[in-house]
Amino acid sequence: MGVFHAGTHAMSKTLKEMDVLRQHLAKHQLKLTRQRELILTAFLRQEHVTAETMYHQLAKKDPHLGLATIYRTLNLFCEAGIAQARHFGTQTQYDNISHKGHHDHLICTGCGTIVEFENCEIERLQEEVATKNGFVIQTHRLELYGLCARCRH
Amino acid sequence: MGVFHAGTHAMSKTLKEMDVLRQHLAKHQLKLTRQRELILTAFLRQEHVTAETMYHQLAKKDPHLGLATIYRTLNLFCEAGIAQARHFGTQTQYDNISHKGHHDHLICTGCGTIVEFENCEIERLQEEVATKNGFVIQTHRLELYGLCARCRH
DNA sequence: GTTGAAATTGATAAGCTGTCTCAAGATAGT
DNA sequence: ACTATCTTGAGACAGCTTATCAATTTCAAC
Repeated sequence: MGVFHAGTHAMSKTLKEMDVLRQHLAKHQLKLTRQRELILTAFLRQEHVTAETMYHQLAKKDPHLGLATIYRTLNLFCEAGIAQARHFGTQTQYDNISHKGHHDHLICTGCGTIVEFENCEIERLQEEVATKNGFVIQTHRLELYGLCARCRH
Repeated sequence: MGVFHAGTHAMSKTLKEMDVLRQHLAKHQLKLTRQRELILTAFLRQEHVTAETMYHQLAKKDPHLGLATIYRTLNLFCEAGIAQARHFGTQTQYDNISHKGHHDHLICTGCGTIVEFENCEIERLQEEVATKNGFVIQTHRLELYGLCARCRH
């Protein structure tokens, strides 16, 4: 297997996250496996997924990929700062953190529909609140729960 | 058992919610039972509970009250608009909607300190976003993660 | 107050997510 | 290539919530 120096060109946009993962693995004496690469590539294509949906998606590419591996890997991504877990209903959604600016969610408690939004004004006010309290924000989570038009009948 | 006409005086502050429940029951051909009254009274005393905690709390008053009944009743409260379910970790928290406190948090990723805050302007913008998307907000969660003054050195 | 159809309860079985176990296999430093 | 170590896959397992069903309670109509 040839080893090319990364960071030149022709690398997909997954490069950044792949490097983040590689660094996290190195720091914790973990290994880069075929499964972890496969799952990361598929994960980065989406805004948010459940372990179950990834399991079905990836069954085509690797029928022997186990559900436990998906869970383990998605949790690994959370520790590496690539993903963020969010509990909705009875399931856990894993959000792709790199999709910044579409970080906020409007969630229907009736049907589970998730609408993504961004609002600069809210972000600005968040900064204001943080500064006022001596904080510097690294990330945030804003979820609005309510009923969508259809679920209100 | 004497039957007194309600709604005069000396009723606790649970009156309002009890009426909400009564109306909901009437509208859906459900019945007001001893258990439902008991659970509502205990529920209203608290900000948020899990089914399990209520089960233990109420075991003293009614050792035969079943866990399934607690779950059924708390879900009933949600349908009646008295409670709201929120999934945290692996458990479901049932929030007392009448305790509409502002639950926004500023969390230090360094030392874990949690600062609570409220900001009317943010709330207003949240409503705006929701309305624009056809939603009616029931509740929300806003968490800002960052470093507090001390942890930045 | 009795009566009776319909709803509710309690105990437990079953279901659903997510984690743990462990033998077999893959990875990476030497 | 060798070997210590990590990872995987399959299923067992655990925690939380819902479904089942016979026995009981409610409540509206007598």
